[in-house]
Amino acid sequence: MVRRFNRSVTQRVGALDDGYLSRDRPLAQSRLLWEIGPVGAEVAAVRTRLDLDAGYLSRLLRTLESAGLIVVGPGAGDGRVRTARLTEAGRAEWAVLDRKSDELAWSVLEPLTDGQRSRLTSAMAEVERLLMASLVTIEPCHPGEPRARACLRAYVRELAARFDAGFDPGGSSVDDHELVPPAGLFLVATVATEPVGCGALRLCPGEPAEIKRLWVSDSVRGLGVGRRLLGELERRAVAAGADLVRLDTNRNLTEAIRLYRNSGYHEIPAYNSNPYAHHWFAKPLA
Amino acid sequence: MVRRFNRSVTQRVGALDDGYLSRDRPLAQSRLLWEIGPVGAEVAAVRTRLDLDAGYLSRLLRTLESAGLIVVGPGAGDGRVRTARLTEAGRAEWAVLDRKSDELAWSVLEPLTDGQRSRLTSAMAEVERLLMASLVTIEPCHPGEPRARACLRAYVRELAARFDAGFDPGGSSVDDHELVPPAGLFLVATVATEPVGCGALRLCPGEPAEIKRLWVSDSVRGLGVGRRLLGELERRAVAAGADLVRLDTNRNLTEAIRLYRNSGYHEIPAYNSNPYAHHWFAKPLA
DNA sequence: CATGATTACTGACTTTAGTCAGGCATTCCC
DNA sequence: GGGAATGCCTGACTAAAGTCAGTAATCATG
Repeated sequence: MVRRFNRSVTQRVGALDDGYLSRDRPLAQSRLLWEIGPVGAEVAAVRTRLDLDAGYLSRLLRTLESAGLIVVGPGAGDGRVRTARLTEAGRAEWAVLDRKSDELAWSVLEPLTDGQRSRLTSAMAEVERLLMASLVTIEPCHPGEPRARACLRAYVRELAARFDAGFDPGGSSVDDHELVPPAGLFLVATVATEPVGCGALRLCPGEPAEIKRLWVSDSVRGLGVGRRLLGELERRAVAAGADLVRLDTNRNLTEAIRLYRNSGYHEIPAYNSNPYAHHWFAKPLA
Repeated sequence: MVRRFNRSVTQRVGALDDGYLSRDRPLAQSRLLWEIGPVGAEVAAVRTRLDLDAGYLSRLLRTLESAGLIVVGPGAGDGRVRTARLTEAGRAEWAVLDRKSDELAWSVLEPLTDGQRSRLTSAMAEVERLLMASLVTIEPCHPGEPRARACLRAYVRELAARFDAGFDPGGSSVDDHELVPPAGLFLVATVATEPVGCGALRLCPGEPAEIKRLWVSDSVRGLGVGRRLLGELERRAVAAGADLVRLDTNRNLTEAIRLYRNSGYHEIPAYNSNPYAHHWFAKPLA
């Protein structure tokens, strides 16, 4: 079924989409214009999203700029990063693309009955969610890397928002930079270069391994990413010789607590004095 | 939802697919090799399926031929159309592509749980079916055109297979070539150049319009194509001034009979002496 | 059997996409 | 404050994709 789907849907609809998006301008330019959007975008962000060569992208930007569709100026913060914004003409062009995209969507739905339409859209949503889930890759990464930093920032932000008394990362028991082998490790989950989750492991010879910094982005919640991260951390803990893994957590993180219980963790007495922790869990490793 | 789907699924998976399919050969060549397949294919058929320029295709064929992957020889029937066949090496290459395609499919399913997998494949099947339904276009066409001939051949073949006593098209009450305005009209339903259904209307001033030659291919049955053809025929009958439309049918064509009943047709006495007809229906037009 | 349509092919092109190396300015990190 | 890293840019390429006009062979048709 997957193959059939790739062949028929992906190619047919993809071609249709490209045809609509193109029109009188090379496809790459239209895609770039579209990606910049009415609110503008940083060049670096666009580059990773579209996965373009830096030189190629620069040239495309120059073309659009000389066509009077965009202006590329200095960014707000980092002076190296430049931001592209649509001009008046660019906004008009963007609106045309937007309308065409709507027309394409409508042309797909138009011939169908109401029942078929609702079945199609819900099936599309399902495919999109599950495909997103399957595109999530989990791999080790240095905690200093940008991807890791992005995850950790999001992690701290989320804890600060959800803990009853906020969260001060300063008092943390572990410095992120310690989470490298052999003292520990850091895993990041990404979907197409965008980080969507992370998890860390602290290893002390002779002591149980400890799981820290488990976080999953809203955008992929409910797709089993947390479970996969947890499983991968356990596997690596076993590989490092640990026979027990433990962790602490806050009572407000109910999904996490449910995940731990469903994954074979049982509650244990406090093994540390983390002021934000209300529950301590452990799981013996085979 | 449709737009979101186009953007995320179509582009992401499409790119993945192309990446796998390519490898060490230009994408167009791989696609062509794949399209020819182990059973071979007529050049003309490939050309319409991939929608390639004749010159470009010819060049691609020459490249594959000089790489020893295919041989292009004369076709069986028409001496103008040539057929491409894979050589031994070509078959091996094709098998590699086939395996890669399998790997891609597996890489999509692999990270998912069993439940997610089955949900994904059924959602994909649903999307594919409904998208196919929405890609069906219905338009008038001269009965002499190749698309129309293909439909009529399939129509006759199907009647011959399903009628109790077979079917002899020779005794037909209406010559196909009469089905052009103003005496009648012929509609063909196509999905991406492939004809998948047809229907005809006979118009006599002062008499009821008559529906004939309604046929829908197996490949799109159950997607509402028959209903759309019927509706379009009725609309055109109204436009031509008819206030009643009627038709005859064979008792073995149960789906058709069900369609007529569900579409507001009621059974009437025989209005002709078609030896293959068991039921006669009519519907007043608004 | 002449005529026009269809099919495939060739040669001469253009455009698009993409790569690579080197350079300059800015920022990060001890 | 001095590398090292990062982000963007330019110039010089290459390969792939696609277009167009003209030609030869074959077929359908009156």
